[in-house]
Amino acid sequence: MEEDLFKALADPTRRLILDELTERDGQSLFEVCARLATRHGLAVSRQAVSQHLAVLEAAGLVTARREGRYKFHDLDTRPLEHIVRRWLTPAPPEDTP
Amino acid sequence: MEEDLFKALADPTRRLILDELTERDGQSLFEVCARLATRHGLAVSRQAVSQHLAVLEAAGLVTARREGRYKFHDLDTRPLEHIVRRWLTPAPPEDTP
DNA sequence: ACGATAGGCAAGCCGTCACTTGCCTATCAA
DNA sequence: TTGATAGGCAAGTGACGGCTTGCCTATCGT
Repeated sequence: MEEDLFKALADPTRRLILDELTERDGQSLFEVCARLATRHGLAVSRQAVSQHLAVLEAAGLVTARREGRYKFHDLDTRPLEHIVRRWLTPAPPEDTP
Repeated sequence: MEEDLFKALADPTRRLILDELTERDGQSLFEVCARLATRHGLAVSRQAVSQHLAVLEAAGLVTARREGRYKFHDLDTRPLEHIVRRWLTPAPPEDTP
């Protein structure tokens, strides 16, 4: 699980998606696509973004809720706090698989 | 540069190295190897650890100083604070002062 | 019912990454 | 000086990750 977190953060496009969700929660897949294109000049396909969102979801950084034919994505920054506790505070290290 | 930071954190062995340096700063390459083996049961070759340390150094997470034939590695967690400020600081409304 | 919209699934391609292998330099101890 | 120690460099390999391609299901508007 913690492994998924760092893998998720390793891709620059995924980090931009986190930025977009930080600014506006509850975006759909196409909204994320559009904002990546217009605000960052990224030509990312729908499938690519879909897979990125799946990775972010597996990492616990994004929660998704279905409403009709739409799927809205919300940001959850709580997993990031694990990073802080691991190295930024005088705390015992955690284990990674 | 920020790209290097996330790449460096993406590998579990490198995160363990950070853990070891958190516990004891100024370790040499062979010391890191030994501690990874004895404390985490990892059979990592010297060259592998050497490359990991180079990646951590490129990310700014580790600074190295040469003394004779030894090279000691020190941890620098400051780049990590940069990560946290990106998504964690515009935090959800919390009443705790 | 029909077409359009929103999204999912799976195979394949290609680049990157972690690791090995082999050989090299530099420092210290005898 | 010789041998042992500490580390570096570079090419090659295997696996994984990001992206595409093609086709699929589900929901909504008309």
